Amino acid sequence: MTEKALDILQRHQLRNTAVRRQVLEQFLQAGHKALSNSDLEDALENPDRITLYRTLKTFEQKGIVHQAIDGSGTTKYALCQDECSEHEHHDDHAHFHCHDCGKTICLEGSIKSAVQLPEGFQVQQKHFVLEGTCADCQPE
Amino acid sequence: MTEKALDILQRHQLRNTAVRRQVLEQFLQAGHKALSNSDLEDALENPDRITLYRTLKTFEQKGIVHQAIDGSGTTKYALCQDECSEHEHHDDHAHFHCHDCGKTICLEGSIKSAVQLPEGFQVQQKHFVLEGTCADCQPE
DNA sequence: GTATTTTTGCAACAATGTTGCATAAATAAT
DNA sequence: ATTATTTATGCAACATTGTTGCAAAAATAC
Ligand SMILES: [Mn+2]
Ligand SMILES: [Mn+2]
Ligand SMILES: [Zn+2]
Ligand SMILES: [Zn+2]
Repeated sequence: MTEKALDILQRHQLRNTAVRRQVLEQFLQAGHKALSNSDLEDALENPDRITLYRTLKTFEQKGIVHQAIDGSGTTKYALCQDECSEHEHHDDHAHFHCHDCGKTICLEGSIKSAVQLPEGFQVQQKHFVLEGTCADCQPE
Repeated sequence: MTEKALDILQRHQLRNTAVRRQVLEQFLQAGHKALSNSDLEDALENPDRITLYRTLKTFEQKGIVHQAIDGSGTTKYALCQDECSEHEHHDDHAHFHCHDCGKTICLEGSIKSAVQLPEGFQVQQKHFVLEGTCADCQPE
């Protein structure tokens, strides 16, 4: 299982360190679930929040994870699909945010929506957030 | 011009105070532009950030303003269209966020997008954010 | 004008984001 | 395998934002 983490580090030319391996493990385990800095602090043994912060920044930059915009105020990240690379993110999918448990997950499929934009505006990226109650938090 | 602000306060049964009037003026002036707490701190004469914070919360709750989710990390608010009321927001429009100047504006038209949701998930609200460069920040 | 209700301003604290810097660790060179 | 070089880590320090409690001030009701 650490194998996959190691592979990712190598492919992105990142040094193989304990923190990075552990963080990657968490993301691999999380699947479509997005993780915040504080999530990682809870999950790891002796975490340093600044190191985690920088690790996430690095991973984002390398195209390993992407920010999952969910309107929650705190930054969350989720594993990118394979196609992403440095300066080339391809994460045009929607995110679901459960305002009950706070969980945020990546949804399948890409966003397609026609919104009329004022003259002279240039769109670079789109974020689509669905907010509501996840399956686990459904009443009865 | 203060007339409109006063009218809004009355219609929502809010006490007519200096801070509230000033904040409303700012929003009326801002039009489609969303304002952060700190924007208001800059704009007003002797602002207290906690009072502004609570004022915004109150306005939001009353359906006077709505949060403009833009992934910027800080909370921004914009004037609701008339139809909104307490516990009944109808702000299903997209927002544009300029990552150059940081400005966020409300876009016309409502969001329509079909994303496939996993079994058991219930959507309550949708946020659509377009990120890029606004007209003012366009090169040459 | 006085009583009552609400708002304001301040203190205080928590959480998150962010940078600088010395030390430790990882990789490259010998 | 040792040493040199490069990079990552951990800690201090600080900024910003969000959030609550509480007494004084202001707005409305009586
Ligand atoms: Mn995602
Ligand atoms: Mn809006
Ligand atoms: Zn949930
Ligand atoms: Zn701009």
